[in-house]
Amino acid sequence: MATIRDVAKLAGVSVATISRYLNKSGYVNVETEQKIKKAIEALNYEPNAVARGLAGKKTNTIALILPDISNPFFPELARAVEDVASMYGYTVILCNSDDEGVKEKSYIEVLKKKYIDGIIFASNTLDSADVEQMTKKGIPVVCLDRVPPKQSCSVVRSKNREGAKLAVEHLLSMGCRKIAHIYGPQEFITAKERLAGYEEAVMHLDWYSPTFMIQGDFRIEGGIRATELLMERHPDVDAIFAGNDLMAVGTLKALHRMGVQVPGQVAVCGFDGIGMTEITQPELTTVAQPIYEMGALVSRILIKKIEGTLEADQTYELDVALVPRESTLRRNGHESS
Amino acid sequence: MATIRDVAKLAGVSVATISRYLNKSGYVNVETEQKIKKAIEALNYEPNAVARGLAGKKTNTIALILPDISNPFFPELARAVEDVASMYGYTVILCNSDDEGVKEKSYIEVLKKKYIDGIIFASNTLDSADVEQMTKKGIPVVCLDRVPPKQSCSVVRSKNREGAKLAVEHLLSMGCRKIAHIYGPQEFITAKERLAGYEEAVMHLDWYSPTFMIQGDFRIEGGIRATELLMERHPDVDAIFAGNDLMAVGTLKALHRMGVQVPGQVAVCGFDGIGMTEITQPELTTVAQPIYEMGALVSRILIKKIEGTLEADQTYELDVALVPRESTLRRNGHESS
DNA sequence: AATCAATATGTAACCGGTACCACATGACAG
DNA sequence: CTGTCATGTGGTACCGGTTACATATTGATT
Repeated sequence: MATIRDVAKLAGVSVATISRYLNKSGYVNVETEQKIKKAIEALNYEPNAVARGLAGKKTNTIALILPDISNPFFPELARAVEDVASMYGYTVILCNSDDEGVKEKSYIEVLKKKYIDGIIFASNTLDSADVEQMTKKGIPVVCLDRVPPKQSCSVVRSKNREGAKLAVEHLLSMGCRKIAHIYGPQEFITAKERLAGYEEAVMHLDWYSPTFMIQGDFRIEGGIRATELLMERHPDVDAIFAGNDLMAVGTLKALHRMGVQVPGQVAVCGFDGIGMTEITQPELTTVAQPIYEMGALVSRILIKKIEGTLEADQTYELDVALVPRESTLRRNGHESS
Repeated sequence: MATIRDVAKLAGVSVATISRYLNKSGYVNVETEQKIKKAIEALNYEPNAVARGLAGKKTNTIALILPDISNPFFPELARAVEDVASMYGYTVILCNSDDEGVKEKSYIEVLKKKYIDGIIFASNTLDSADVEQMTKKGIPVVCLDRVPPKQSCSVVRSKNREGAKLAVEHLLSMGCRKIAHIYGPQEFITAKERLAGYEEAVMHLDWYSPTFMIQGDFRIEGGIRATELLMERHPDVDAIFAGNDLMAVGTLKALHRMGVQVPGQVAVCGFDGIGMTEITQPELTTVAQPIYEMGALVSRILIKKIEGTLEADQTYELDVALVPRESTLRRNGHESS
């Protein structure tokens, strides 16, 4: 591989001039420019990114730290992040944290040593002190689904509370009268907010009782178990709103095993809008987050932050949308109202 | 951040000694070692990975080039690759090629400039000349699902042909007598081999006809369309073997829309063993590839190759396993025989 | 006593860029 | 005629490591 000095020699100028030409920093005469162009062509020269990284402390690399890429929520997000990143000339390092603080921290150590330009956190263990420390050390950070922090860190999230209300309203409008909720682990702010939204929407209704709320684990298995427990406790429910799609899939499975008709006897609604919801039988009604958009946005914000064109850190709350499908389609409902 | 020279100064030795100590290359006296340890501790020194990369042309970074991380086959693979990589101290760069040669090539250019240590290809457009060129330039490459090449490149694949036969045999043993096959795009060697395996397994049967083979696109939509066409052409089929799970899901959807019972009237079998197969209704019988193991293996091979401990390039053909589920469960079948 | 290998450490070039600073030239204002 | 500014270019220190080579000490071998 040719180096900048080879090019300089061949073009008959100094390395400084080549560097100026490459980075469009400083003056370069048009004729000189031509000579340089030719030399670069002739030598098939490509600037070395590592050397650039060392000299400039900028590597055009960002990291995406998420709990687990095999969780169906994240591939689409990762895809969006990578699409935007590559559009802006950045490369993406993928890190699976399993939501374990230790792993996160150790990734951060490695990434710092690699002069990573910035980090996207879609993982949940980091607290705001950690984040602040990062930004203080000059590493831009943007977070997903986190509570809006005071300090320097943008956050992208979606309207979980509103989404939950949307779900409840939809179920009510479909004629459901006893709507249960399977909530996710309360360490996750998303789970907390969805639960809050549910409670807010149902607490004034006459049938309301805390026993309609039951804990799940945001996974299929947890959805199954929670549904079993729930149906035992409340054989009278006619709708289940699960805190995420995976648990809703579990609910569907459990109800099917019990011989309960969906949506005939019990309507089911999920949350997230992952692809799986379109392949269940019946297809799953869900409160869809704009997953791709979230990834694209978070990634654009990070890059802006890296390049210093971000005015101020902000929290972006994206709209969610109810996607009505078979699993809540009840003839006795009336979608108006 | 402290540098190696700071440490050297504080420990009262030269940078060379520090470097030797850090890399366990060359001699370092035990007492000196202690002094260095203390100095490193005191300064909270961490070697700079970029500088190391520049000096040693080794970055402890590998790239994973795949068509699309949001295709359900790849997240598990990516997870495995990242798990193994991080276990060995490597970091993974994720690249989505969309199976477009141009994107692949442009990623490769970027990655070379970044002194990436090696590449895993799970994408399909690169031909063996490209691969050879890579290895010639000193970049280790390992491929997934590719035809075994003569030259220096290990390949991990699974027994597609055998898997297809397994599927057909299973369907026959379940009492099916007219088994159709929806095959994937023939640019993909996997699709080709599965088709070949199917043909081999059924061509001697009396009902055999090429009209039982129909093209899909390896996606849900293609599975739906192919199934519609097929059922119109052959209302008499009692089993459909789809070339991958996504198409099988499409088949399930299409049959459900037509009111065809699965497995009662038509049994359905997929290929790949992605998570989705467990959440369809009925659950999908599939020929499962050991996806995680493939990722782990390919990643281990690459790292061995990078570290020079790989004896010779090889092709690894992994076993597939038929996972019988509801979608092929026919009472009139006899799983023995 | 001379020779040699093993141990231990330092010097400095090198990896391939960036960027600060100095310097040169020509035009134009005062 | 001098000062200033825009344009254009080169020299070189620096980023933070690695490593080839030189040098020194020590103990064992012959």
